[in-house]
Amino acid sequence: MKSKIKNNWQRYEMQAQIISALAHPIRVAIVELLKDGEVCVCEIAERIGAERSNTSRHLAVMLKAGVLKTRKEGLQVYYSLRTPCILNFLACATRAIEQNLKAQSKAMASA
Amino acid sequence: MKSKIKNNWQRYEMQAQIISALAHPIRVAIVELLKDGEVCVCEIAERIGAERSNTSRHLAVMLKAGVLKTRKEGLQVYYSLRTPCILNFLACATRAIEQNLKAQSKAMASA
DNA sequence: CTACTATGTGATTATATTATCACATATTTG
DNA sequence: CAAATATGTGATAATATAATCACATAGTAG
Repeated sequence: MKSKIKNNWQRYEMQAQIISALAHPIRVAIVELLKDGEVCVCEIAERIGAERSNTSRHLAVMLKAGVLKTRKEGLQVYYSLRTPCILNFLACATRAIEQNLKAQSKAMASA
Repeated sequence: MKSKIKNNWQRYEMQAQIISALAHPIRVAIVELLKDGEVCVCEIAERIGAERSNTSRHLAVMLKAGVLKTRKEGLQVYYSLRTPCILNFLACATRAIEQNLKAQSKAMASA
């Protein structure tokens, strides 16, 4: 086997696509909003405080990546998480943030 | 409390920044490369198959986000993971990919 | 059918990210 | 000091992403 990286390149691209689908504050907020179950677009937009068309686009990004799934009911479309472990993304990010803040305050103290 | 989202907006931004730091196939590959411990820049570049300057930039993105840390030794700089849970990002992304592929093949079968 | 509402999308513009080249910096070695 | 090597960075151009507006579509209700 010449290069493990080359062999796995397609997987890295797919992983990056999924991660990219979460790489926006609005999308992080949406995922957290959906942690307890499905919510329709108009309610997501309202609770996020974003325009509906913009909300719709962000949802489309995550839907396309496979992060979310939808259920139609009448006029409304309900979005929900498709893979529960996605919430771990956010938890880990929070842990990293805490470490950053701790390191920052330590740097401040020694300055 | 008027809006939970507004109160947490700064956190969403920080989380998105950390997630963004992993949202690139080269950076995914680097994180996986570092899962067993520190590696110097030139070896990362070689094993990834990317230019050194480009590798250096990608490392800088993750370093700035707090995802990686560095240790200098002589001419070389060794990079390593700063938060172990980051590997879960990749594992979860892989799980999502598997689900996507499964759904795709099911769609193919019914076509 | 008409009016209404929720959702999605094309076009556009603004902004951010990425790769590359040339070069700067820093450290080791002779 | 000079040469060699590892790393990092400014400038640039190519590309991708995001927000907004106007409008299209689809389902519901009267």
